[in-house]
Amino acid sequence: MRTAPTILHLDMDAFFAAAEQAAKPSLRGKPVIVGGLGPRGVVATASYEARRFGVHSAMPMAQARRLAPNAACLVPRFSLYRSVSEQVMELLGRLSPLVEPLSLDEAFVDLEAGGAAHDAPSARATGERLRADIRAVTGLTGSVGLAGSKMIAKIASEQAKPDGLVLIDPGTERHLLGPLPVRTLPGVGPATGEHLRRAGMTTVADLAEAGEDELVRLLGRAHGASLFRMALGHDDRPVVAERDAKSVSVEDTFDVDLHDRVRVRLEVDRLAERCVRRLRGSGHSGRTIVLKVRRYDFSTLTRSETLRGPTDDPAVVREAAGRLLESVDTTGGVRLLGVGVTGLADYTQEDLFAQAAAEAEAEAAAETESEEGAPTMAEGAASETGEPHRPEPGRPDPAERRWAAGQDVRHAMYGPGWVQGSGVGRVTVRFEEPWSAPGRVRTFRVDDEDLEAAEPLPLVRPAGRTEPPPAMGGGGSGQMDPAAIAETVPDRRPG
DNA sequence: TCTGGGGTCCTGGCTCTA
DNA sequence: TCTGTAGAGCCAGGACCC
Repeated sequence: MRTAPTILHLDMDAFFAAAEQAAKPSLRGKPVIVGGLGPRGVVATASYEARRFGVHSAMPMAQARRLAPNAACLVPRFSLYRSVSEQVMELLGRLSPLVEPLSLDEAFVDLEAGGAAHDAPSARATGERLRADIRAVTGLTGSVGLAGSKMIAKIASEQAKPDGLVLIDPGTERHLLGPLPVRTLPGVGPATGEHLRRAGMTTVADLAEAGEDELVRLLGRAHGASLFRMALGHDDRPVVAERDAKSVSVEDTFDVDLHDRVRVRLEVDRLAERCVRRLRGSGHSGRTIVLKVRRYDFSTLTRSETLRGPTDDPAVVREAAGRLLESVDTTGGVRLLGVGVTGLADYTQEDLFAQAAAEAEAEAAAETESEEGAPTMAEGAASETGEPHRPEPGRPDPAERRWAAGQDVRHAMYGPGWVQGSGVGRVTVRFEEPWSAPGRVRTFRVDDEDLEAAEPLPLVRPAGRTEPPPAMGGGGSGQMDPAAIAETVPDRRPG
């Protein structure tokens, strides 16, 4: 606990949705929802305009569409978010060597360690300068919380949202926390919140009053004791710059439940290979293989097997996952499958010949599968037809070209744009750039040879371009071109 | 049309070993 | 050799976070 508010928490405002609005001038000021568009998709982020309709993260996409029928629903573009995140983290790195990223859009910074602040006024000045720099470099807004501990800094940034800065003076924590709901504290989710409510505790002050023994009795030793300390405003957790990964996993939810045991086994093989590719990408091997199965009724099972030594051999992981699958009853249907590896090490005990063979195999498979995190076009097709469809490794996908809403494209004649919607053999594209005025929409055949998938454009105009600067920021302050509105083609989905 | 994906941490039961 | 015990490791599940 510090005597000066030199722990900074940065939280980008509605990050994915704000990035989409910055990239797509026609969406500024309009409700935007980013998430899975398939029948079982959920909302990753909603713009503040969409939140006014009651849409929020983790809500089923179908429900979000009902609440905000006019919202633009887009697939996530992680490559764009990652590049913006790198710009933001680079700005944070200039403030201190101690930067702890929590996700693409959130991080703690120890300002004292970097000499960027030593008291409240200098911390506030640093926070405001950071917010201005983020806006200048990325065109997006972030909210900053400043306090003497991580927990309070995070609560402060939440209070600062959107586009603000809140500083909590050390010594005032208990006064601030007392009336807040127990759910404010980190580690209190729906289950613990309900547990505490049944015991008559709804505010942080109630927890402090109950005492440590009572919380330990209710929640167990580790959780109860740490919650009691937090309720008193005590949080000594340091900002940690480097954290070692403890596990690597991949999982897939299927648009329709899988019943065919052979198909289930094939999917497990596929996931095992993807998992190993990730594992190797992170420079690790692992000793414990974990299989995750979510059944038709949403009940979730995990089975694990620990090997004699760490491996990064896809065949070994595939076989272990297959063995684990044998012990699971999948009659009734499988909704989700996952394969993970824990007990990570940075070496392997496999022999070199097996490794070389596995590498060749992994490379061949990699050529047939798109970048992880970004849905493939085939997956886009799956989500629109309701039928799961994934190309098998080593075989080209015979399906016709399909386009996902929000995807970047380039047309030979009209230049860069993004997919506004597709269906019945047509794709509607809006041609605009982050620094242009809202653009026009045009409709093409899905197999138009002049249309191709493209990389995301940067959100801020690269140096050297002569067009006027973009109107960005604040979660979308750009003006909509009336002509563009008139030409907007609604998101067409087959049905 | 309910409920994603990738993680971390904790707890409790079980087994093995010293 | 038998018994009790403590600790470590494994395993499964739950809760939480972004």
